[in-house]
Amino acid sequence: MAIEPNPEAVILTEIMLAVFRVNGRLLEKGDQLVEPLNLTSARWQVLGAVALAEKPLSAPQIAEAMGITRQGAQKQLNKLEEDGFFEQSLNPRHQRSPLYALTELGNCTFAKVMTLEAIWANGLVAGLSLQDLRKTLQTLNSIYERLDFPVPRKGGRS
Amino acid sequence: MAIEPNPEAVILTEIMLAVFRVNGRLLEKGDQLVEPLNLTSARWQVLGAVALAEKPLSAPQIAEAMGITRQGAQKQLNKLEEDGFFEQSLNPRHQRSPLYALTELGNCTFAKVMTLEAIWANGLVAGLSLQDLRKTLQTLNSIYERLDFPVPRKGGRS
DNA sequence: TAAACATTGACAACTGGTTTTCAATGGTGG
DNA sequence: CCACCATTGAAAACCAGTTGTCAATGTTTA
Repeated sequence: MAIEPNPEAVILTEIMLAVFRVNGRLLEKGDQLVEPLNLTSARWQVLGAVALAEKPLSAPQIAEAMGITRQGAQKQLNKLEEDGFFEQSLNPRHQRSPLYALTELGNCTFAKVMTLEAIWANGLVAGLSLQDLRKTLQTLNSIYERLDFPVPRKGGRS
Repeated sequence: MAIEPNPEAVILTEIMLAVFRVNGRLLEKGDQLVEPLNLTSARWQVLGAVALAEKPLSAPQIAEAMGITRQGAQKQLNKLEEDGFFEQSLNPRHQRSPLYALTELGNCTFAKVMTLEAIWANGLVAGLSLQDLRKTLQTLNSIYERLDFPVPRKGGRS
């Protein structure tokens, strides 16, 4: 009657709980890290998406890069533009959908964030082995890929 | 001028991004998994907290067990009680703060969730090595502990 | 070219968290 | 006993995301 999870599944479940905890703490610490720059973790991520692309992007492109919905990205963009981190330019390919580029302030702020992040991460890894970290990254990526498969559904033969 | 992140810090940063991605996907899949039972990932977690305690808990106790604020837990509890998963009983230690216990429906539903989760996790780990999973769990826990330390702040000697 | 379809921004409502405030309870020290 | 302080539930405002709808704009195709 009762399904017996095999040993690997038990550890996997513990990993899931650990991911939840680490995720929460990362957002919390990330907010603290960039708070002096008038940013949050969410706003930081938007800056990063455009900085990484190294060219202006439209709102839907930014959403895609971030893995969130276009409406979610738009909300942040509107606020970030208000605060002077982004400026719009005309999109030759779509009149109603402007491109967003980092302003001087945006670029300068993101550079500061990268420095802060590097200092923070350097302090955080003290004593962790490169090999363990590589293995962990590999395993997490592997789990992520497996999560692509649909969840088993009652009678789900499709 | 530019801070150079050491190789460990680079991998750690990639692990952070992986944690964000896995976290998002886990919530998504968790929602799908328990949706037929009129639950969500968040509601599932509340059931789990009380089921694990094996005795009725007050709202603040549940919040503490879940690592969220008491107001956040209360919101879920109110809905879960409405839906028949929990019932209140008088708290001898506090007249205004009832204890929440799983109802028959609550217990039965949580048992089903555990079965679904076991099947899902069993399918998910196929081909992953127990040793790698253990190492990953260990590393994540280690990172979590290090995240306890406050973020480095400009001039933060306190 | 015109009709059909897809993309887009704005807006509203929702989920699941947070913080803040307030009044009611509970405990403790004088 | 009572004044003070901590805990608690309720409510409101907020953050960060979601879904859904609508009208405007692009694109494709018949």
